[in-house]
Amino acid sequence: MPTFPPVADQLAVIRRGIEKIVPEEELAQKLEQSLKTGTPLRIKYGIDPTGIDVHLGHTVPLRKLRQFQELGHQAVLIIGNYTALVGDPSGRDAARTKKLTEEDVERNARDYLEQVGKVIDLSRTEIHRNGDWFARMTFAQVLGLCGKVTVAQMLTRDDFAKRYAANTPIYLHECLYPLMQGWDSVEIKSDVELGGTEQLYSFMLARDLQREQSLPQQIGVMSPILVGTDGVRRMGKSLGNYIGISESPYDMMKKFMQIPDGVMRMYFELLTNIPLTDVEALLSGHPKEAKVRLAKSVIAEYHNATAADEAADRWQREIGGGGLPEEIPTLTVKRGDLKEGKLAAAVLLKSTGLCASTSDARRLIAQGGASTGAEKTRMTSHDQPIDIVDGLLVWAGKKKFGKVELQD
RNA sequence: GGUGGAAUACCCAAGCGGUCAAAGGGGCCAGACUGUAAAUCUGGUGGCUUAUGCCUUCGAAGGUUCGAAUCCUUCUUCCACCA
Repeated sequence: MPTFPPVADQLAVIRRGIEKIVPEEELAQKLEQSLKTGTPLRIKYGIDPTGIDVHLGHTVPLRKLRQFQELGHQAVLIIGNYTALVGDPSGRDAARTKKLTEEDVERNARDYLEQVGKVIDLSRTEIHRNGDWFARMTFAQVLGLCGKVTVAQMLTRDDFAKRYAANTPIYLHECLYPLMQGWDSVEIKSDVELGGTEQLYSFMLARDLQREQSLPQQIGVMSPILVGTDGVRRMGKSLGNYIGISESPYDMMKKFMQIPDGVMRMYFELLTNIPLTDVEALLSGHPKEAKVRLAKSVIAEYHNATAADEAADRWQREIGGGGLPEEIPTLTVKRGDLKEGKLAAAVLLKSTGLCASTSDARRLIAQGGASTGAEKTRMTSHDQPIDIVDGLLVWAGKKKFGKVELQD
């Protein structure tokens, strides 16, 4: 018979970084019950295999799932291969237009599992595809399911209400989405479902369906939305403000060091296991040190502690300390383009691709952003002749640079 | 179906016959400052291999004019009101 930590200890772990638990009081009861009977709780987390490059935003509920695993509970992952055909309407102001084929979905699912294996222990995770039950449903059963919800209830959802008011289309199949998600909970008999706060409606619907089937009702454990590296909008690939869990330690390091100070508390809370009292201590110290600690902790989780230390050291050396980077992109220059071994400054920047156009290069030079050599000698005018030799460093601003390689 | 309105650079948005490569804001880029964070300040944000010069841009195509983002015609798309 499995053993579990005391309920109070479990609650402390579970509550960390969680915005809302509904209904709050039932969670302790469930935990008591599980402790008493030695039965693990079934913790559900569902995803749509829509081709996700997993980033830190996605890891927030996933980390919670792992914490449940570590407490001894049963993780149940639902691959929404059927719901993916619908598209989650949550938080959207328009229906999805792209339709996925079943092959897409299957490939995405495999790809996704490979990535989440870095966060949760897949060997101790039940994995279901909701097509397993939806594909077998008859139309009569679907109708029965539809009979559980009224249009008025559906319209209490914020996203649908907004669309309805704005006269933008709401398709019938989108209305089915939360029902399907809720039915998943019935099928796998979940005790707890994890997700973002925007899932509240679906989570509650799942409870209704479970009660209908005389099953124990699940509890929704909802995480806040992780803000992106810009510190403003939610982390998302299309917004370009994300840190992917498959990125190299150094790339992650660079991104972490550029986040606004204000988001550190949230990142510490949601992305690390560092005790919150320690977090407060770190935040009251030098922000840069706190940021390094944060970055190392997260990088170590997806790579390892040594790699994290190396990335931090390298960052300090190359960027924090202003040293030369170890990886320098190559800039190709054709020997035939040279005039007496020289090239006009603007031409050099344009032809090496450091600047998008000659005009762009001229602007950069005029503003003192272009320089050459390890000591960064500024280019003074766009037609200044530059001696071109193999290995010459060329800078276009602080972040863009390269090393010349002469070619015949 | 009817009547009005709108389409401007990455986004929002001025301009309504010449001084418009096109105000302002956001975003982005660069410089200063700094912890390559934020904030702040400054400059920039069509293109052209050498530029107080040339070329292309204001939904699309034509037209009027010495001259059009600005006026006219047609077309396309979006919005509002009416039925």
